[in-house]
Amino acid sequence: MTDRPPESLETGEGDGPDGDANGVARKTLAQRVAASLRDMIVQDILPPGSRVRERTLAQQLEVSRTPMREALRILATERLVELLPNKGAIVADPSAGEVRELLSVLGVLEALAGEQAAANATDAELEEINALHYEMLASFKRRDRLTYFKLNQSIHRGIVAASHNEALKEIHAQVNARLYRVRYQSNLNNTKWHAAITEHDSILEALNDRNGPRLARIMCAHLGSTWSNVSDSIFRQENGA
Amino acid sequence: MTDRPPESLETGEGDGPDGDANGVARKTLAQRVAASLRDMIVQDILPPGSRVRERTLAQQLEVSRTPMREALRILATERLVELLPNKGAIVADPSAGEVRELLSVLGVLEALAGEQAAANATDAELEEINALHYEMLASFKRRDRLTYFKLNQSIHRGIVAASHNEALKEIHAQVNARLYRVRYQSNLNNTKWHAAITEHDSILEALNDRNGPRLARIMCAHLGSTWSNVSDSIFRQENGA
DNA sequence: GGGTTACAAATGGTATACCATTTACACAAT
DNA sequence: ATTGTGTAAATGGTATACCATTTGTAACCC
Repeated sequence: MTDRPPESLETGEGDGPDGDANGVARKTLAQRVAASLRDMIVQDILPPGSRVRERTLAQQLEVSRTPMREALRILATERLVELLPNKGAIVADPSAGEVRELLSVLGVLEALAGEQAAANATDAELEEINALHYEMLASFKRRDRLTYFKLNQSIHRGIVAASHNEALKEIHAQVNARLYRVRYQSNLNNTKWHAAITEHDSILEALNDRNGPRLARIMCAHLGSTWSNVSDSIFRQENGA
Repeated sequence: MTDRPPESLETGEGDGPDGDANGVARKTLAQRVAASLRDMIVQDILPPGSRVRERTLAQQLEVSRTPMREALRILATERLVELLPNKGAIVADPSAGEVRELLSVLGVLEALAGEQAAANATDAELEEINALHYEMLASFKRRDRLTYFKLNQSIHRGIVAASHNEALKEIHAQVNARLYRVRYQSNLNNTKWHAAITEHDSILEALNDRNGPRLARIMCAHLGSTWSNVSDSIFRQENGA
C-alpha cells in the first residue's frame, strides 16, 4: 500500500487508463473529482474493497459533498466502485473470475480493433505505433517496468484508435479501466516479460502488413497471455506475498 | 412523436433494455429516476437531440433536482445523454456512422457470447431460449411487431446470459441500451422480417448443437443484417417519412 | 464470556439556497 | 431590415441543511 497523500484535483490531463488529455472540453468539478478518484483507485490509495467515505474524502479533496456524490455516481456507472443504497461506496475488487471474464471481452474488442485498424489506420498512425514499440523495447532493456507498462498500454490504445471506430474506443477504454489496476499491479511481478515482447513483435508485424485476420488472432491470443500473467499475480497476492 | 405524459417513477421492474427485474436490490430514487428517463428516451418521449431541462423534468416526475442530477449523471456515463458543462443535457442522437460502429462492437460481443453459451449453457437455459424462439415465431405469424421485437431481444439477452460471463452481460447490456431506441424504431419499419426469422432459425440450430464457432459466426453476421435494416430505417426517417 | 438492547454518532439520500453561466428578449443604432 | 447591446430570467453547478438509515459502543442480563 502506498502512503501518498490524496492527489490534488485532476486537471484533465493524465496518463491513466483513458490516456487522453481533454484540453478542449471544459470540465465540471464532479468530472475532475471522478478523474482524481480513478487515479487513487489505480494507484491503490483507495485499495480494492475499501469503503469510500463521502464526507471524509470530500474534505480531503476540499470539495463539497455534491460534486463528490456526482463523481461517485460516475465511477459506479463505470463499475470502478460499487454504490450500495444507504451503505455508501466500496472500491470494486474484481475476483479472478471477473478479471478473466473482462479479459475475454477485452480480447474480442482488441481483435475487432486489430481488424479495423489494419483496414483504416493512416500511415502516420502506423509510424507512431511503431515508434511507441521501439520506446517500449528500450524500457525493456532498461528494466523499467513502469514505463514499459505505460507504453504497452499506449500501443494498445493506439491500435484501437487506429480502427477509427469511436464507439469501440470508448467501450475499450471502459473495460480497460476496470482492469487497469490489476494489470498495473501484475506488471510489477511479470515473470514472462520476454514472451510478451515476442508477442508484441508479432502484433507489429501483422499491423504493418495490414493483415487484419492475423492481427485479430494474435491480439486475442495476447490477452490470453495477459490472463496467465494476471492470474499468477492474483494468486501470489492472495497467498500473502 | 408520442404524446404520452411522463411515466411515473420506475419501480425497478420493466422490460426495457436491461430487461431484468431487480427485485432483490433496493434502489435509490436517483436510480429509479434514471430508469424512467431511459424509458422515456427509448419511447421518444425524450427524442434524440432534445434538451433535458433538469428543473422542468424534476417537477414533472415530482422529485427534487438532486436525484434528477444524479440520474442524468448515470445516463451520461452510459452515453444515453450528453452532459455539456453549463449547458445541460441533450438526449444522445447517434449518427448512422456511430450506430454502425456500435453494431460492429455488439457483433463481436454477441459472437463471444455465442461461443461461451455453446460451452456453458445449462439445458434449462437452452429450453427457455427455444421457448422464446417459438413465442417469437407466433408473434411473427400474428404480425405483432412490438412483441416480436421484445422477444427477439429476450432471446439475445438469454444467449448472452447463458454464456455465464457476467462482465460480458453487463457490457452487452450497455451497448444494447445505446442502440435500443434506434432498433426499436427500425423494427416498426422492418421490410426484411422473413430473412431475420431464417437467421434466428440458424442461430437456434447452432446453439442447440452447442456448436460454438458456427454460432459465433452466425450471430456476428446477424448483426450485419441488423445494420442493413437499421440503415434503411435511418435513411427513411431522414428523408421525411 | 457471550448475547441482546438502547442510544448516540456517523454516514447516506434528498431538499433547498445560493452562486455562476447561458439564453432570450427588448431596445437602440445603423 | 439587420445588427449590437444590455438586462432579466432561466438554467446549470455547488454548498449546506435536514431527514433517513446504518454503525459502533456501552450497559445490562444470562
